[in-house]
Amino acid sequence: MSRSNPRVLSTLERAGGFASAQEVYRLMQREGESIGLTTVYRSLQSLVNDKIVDVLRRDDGEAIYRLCGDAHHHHLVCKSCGETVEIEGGAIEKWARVMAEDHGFRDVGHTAEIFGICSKC
Amino acid sequence: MSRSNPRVLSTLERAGGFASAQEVYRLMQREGESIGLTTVYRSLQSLVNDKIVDVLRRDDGEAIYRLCGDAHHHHLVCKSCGETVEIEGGAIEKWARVMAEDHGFRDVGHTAEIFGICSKC
DNA sequence: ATGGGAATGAAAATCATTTTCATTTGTGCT
DNA sequence: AGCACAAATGAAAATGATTTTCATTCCCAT
Repeated sequence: MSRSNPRVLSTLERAGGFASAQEVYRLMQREGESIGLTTVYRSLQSLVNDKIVDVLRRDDGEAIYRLCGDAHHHHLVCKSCGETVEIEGGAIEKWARVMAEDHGFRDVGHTAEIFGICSKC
Repeated sequence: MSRSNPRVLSTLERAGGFASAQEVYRLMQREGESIGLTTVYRSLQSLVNDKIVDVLRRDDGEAIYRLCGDAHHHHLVCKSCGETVEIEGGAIEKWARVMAEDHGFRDVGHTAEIFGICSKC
């Protein structure tokens, strides 16, 4: 396993905490940093594992990485411009817990995303 | 532009209204239908344009197509043995709708999965 | 039959992502 | 310093979904 290259995280921050691997790579190139695409991918993956960044999908399927606050939350994503709103998921937490209990599942986690078209698009 | 090949829609229906292009293709092959992958992609795209099917993304980025208006359900998946239970998501539907409204989003869809360890594992 | 536009699909192109593997770098140890 | 060994790096190849190209086939109205 590899640890994350700190320059990748710093670049992602500078990008507004929201960018694809390719974009982070291009950004670093433009800034004269010497780094390989492979390392960018590996670093982002390791940041995801460490739950320091979150990964979502653009409409075209490209993965986008974004810095993530610590609290567990969900996303409301615009399919057209990618704007993302972090939202409270109290209802979901409960739903997941109840459903899991009903079926005898334990150690339960969940994912939930809402997507649509935002008012600006 | 091309119109959708009706066999593609019919196969998507038979697949439970939820499958990737590759899966639809493989399914049709297995059933002895003579069709090209290209046509499957084109047909699905045209069904999306006509708003007859919806497109989402799997975690791995693969596009999955599902019939619109299909009473959709969610999954409770065992992380260990893979057993999957289809569950009702009434609470989620409402949550998604309300959250989207609150933020001025329209044309809203959502994904939600619960995962844990089932009683047998 | 015939001409033209739509539909089809095989093969090639594209593009993000992953894997392979040889090389470099870093670290601890003597 | 010198050495050994693990981790990190990145170029290039592999993978896999999706799109594009383009030649062929189909269909339908004249």
